[in-house]
Amino acid sequence: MTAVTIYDVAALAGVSIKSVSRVLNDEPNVSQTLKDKVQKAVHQLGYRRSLSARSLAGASSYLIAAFVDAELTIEHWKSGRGNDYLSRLELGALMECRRADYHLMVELIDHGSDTLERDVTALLAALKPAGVLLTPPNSDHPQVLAVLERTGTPFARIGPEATSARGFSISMDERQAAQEMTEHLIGLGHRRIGFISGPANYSASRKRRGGFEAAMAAHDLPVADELMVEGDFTFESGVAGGGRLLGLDDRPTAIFASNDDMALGVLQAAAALGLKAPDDVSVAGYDDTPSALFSTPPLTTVRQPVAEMAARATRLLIPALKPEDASEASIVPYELILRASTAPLAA
Amino acid sequence: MTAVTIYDVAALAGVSIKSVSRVLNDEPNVSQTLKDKVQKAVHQLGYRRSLSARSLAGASSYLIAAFVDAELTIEHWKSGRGNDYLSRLELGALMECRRADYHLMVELIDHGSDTLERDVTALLAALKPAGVLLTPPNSDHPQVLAVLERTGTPFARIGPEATSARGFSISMDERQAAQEMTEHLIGLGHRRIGFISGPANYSASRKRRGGFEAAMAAHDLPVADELMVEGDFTFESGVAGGGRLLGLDDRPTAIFASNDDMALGVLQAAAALGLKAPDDVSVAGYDDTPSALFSTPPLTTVRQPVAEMAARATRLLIPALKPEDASEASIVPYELILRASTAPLAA
DNA sequence: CTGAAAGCGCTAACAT
DNA sequence: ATGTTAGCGCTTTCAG
Repeated sequence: MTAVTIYDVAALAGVSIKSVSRVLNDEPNVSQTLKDKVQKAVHQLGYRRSLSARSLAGASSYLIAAFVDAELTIEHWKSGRGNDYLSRLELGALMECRRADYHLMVELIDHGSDTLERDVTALLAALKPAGVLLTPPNSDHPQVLAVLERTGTPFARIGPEATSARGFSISMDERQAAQEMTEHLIGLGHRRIGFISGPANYSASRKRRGGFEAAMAAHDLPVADELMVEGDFTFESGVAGGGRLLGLDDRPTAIFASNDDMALGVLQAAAALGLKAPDDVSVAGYDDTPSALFSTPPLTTVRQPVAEMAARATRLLIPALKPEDASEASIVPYELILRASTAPLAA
Repeated sequence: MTAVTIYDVAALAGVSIKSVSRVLNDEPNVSQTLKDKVQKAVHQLGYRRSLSARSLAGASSYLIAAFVDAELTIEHWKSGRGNDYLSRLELGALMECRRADYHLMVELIDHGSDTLERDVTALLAALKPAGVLLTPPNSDHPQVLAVLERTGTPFARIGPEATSARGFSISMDERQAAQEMTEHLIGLGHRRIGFISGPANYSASRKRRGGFEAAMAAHDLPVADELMVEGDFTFESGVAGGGRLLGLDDRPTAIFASNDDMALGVLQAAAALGLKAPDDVSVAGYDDTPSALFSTPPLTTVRQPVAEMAARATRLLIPALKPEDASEASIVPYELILRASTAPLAA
């Protein structure tokens, strides 16, 4: 089966290939008659332009490349688990690519490479993507950003630390979400609230912690040192941190963990100590991972609209989808998901 | 920044472009001197071949397309959750593509389309992928398979219902895994075991159920009708099914659910009835989703090596990676993951 | 408004 | 063992 080309369409329609190209690209100055003839032929032949020919000849490659961290990916691969964040991100990107007849390519970026700049440059040369979707931690990688800027490749950064660099940035207000979650806990009557932060070198950790402290301060609630513990975003660190907080003589009546995996760990630590959530301790997380829905009790958490962020980023990268009022940096709304792990303070 | 082409490399090395091409493609009859000169120039320029030019001129596109079900994807997108299965699958494919300098493209296939055959044909015409990775339920879609065969596109089916069609098939022995899990339960002393199956129209459901029944029969254990309930793979159906089984006058001492989400539901149903797992009832699942690790108690389950299956499939599709002994159908080993939700029958 | 010709950066036949 | 010459299927000039 030899593929149908633009020549076949032109021949069937009885016009030149340029005319076919014009119709296909919605170029101006095309008569309705021509349009009809061409469209009929295209339909009849089931013709579709070749991606590679289009990319080679034209300016755009109709390709969106998602840059994903190789190290993280390999870690997931080894653990035999998927990456929920990435998966959601991809769904969002995919939905938009489809609308505009673009294609999504996933590329692993190895930050450990000592030839990173060259690697990325070469990759861009090989792919010539119409746009690049940067996922954390690529969103903040100076060398990757530098190459992107140097080559003039449009890019969108998902959840970047800061929105200083060029390119688009799409993020949510991490700090405010944490603050709001803390307010929720305070609103339930909790005064003594424990906080488990993520590793300090993650910007998200710092932002979430800042939100917690701001809310406590706003209500004149002291934050004792013993109530602040640092985890590393893993379930195990949540178990450890939760155990420590709940082992306190004057234990907190609520614990806010900086992500769901740790909150789930807190839940387990509580169970191990014979404490019931939310009766004995309210527990809140952050991320809304699938597991948060299935824990006992289901976890109150913050939902980060990853798919929506990716969709928006993709729209910004595809000229045909780009909104008129496209601004460099956009903040998408998050959502507090209140489930059974948090409850009013027992009298 | 204008991209560096094969001409630049040839000029710098003082050879013809064909020689550069030869070296790059590892073609025979190339002197070491030439090789060195070219490689030096390539390195110096940071040259990388253009994907589109290569695809257009050559036979292969160096592209692996993963066909993903659009409907399922949209469902996930709406629910705001990722797809663990797909995510793991992608990781595996990505790791192999990277080794061979291939690229992974993700394509949504809309089974609902009444022009499905044309859509797929056109997509293949546009992409000319070197190989297609079929994920369930695409793995068994007759029309998709037909187009693939008609166009002569190499393809690999992940977890297909049957391995009759052409192309490669990579799967695990669902039936045997279920049988083995049942044996595990029986080995723990359980005799009265409840089973929650998936929807009958899924081949995996039937296979898992078959394995359960085989194990019970092998041990001369009767399977009462009241102990078999049908779910639909959702958490809610697990809650319902678990509630029904545990509400029985003579309730089972163990329950085997056909997937983790349902097993998690059983866990919740048990908790709601004041029953503790595994003391009062052992619970086993299937899939090893991330949530299985975080439930209380952590879930005993079957791990399906999705990433490994995808990696193998990808290797079969990439000539340079294809093993000598490549057989049409391969079965990858699964693993029983024994965690705290199953325990010996209390005396 | 439409068409002819010239590439895009490669690989594939053919030389030599 | 190396070089020359055509295309691959499109988009872009540039003409008419």
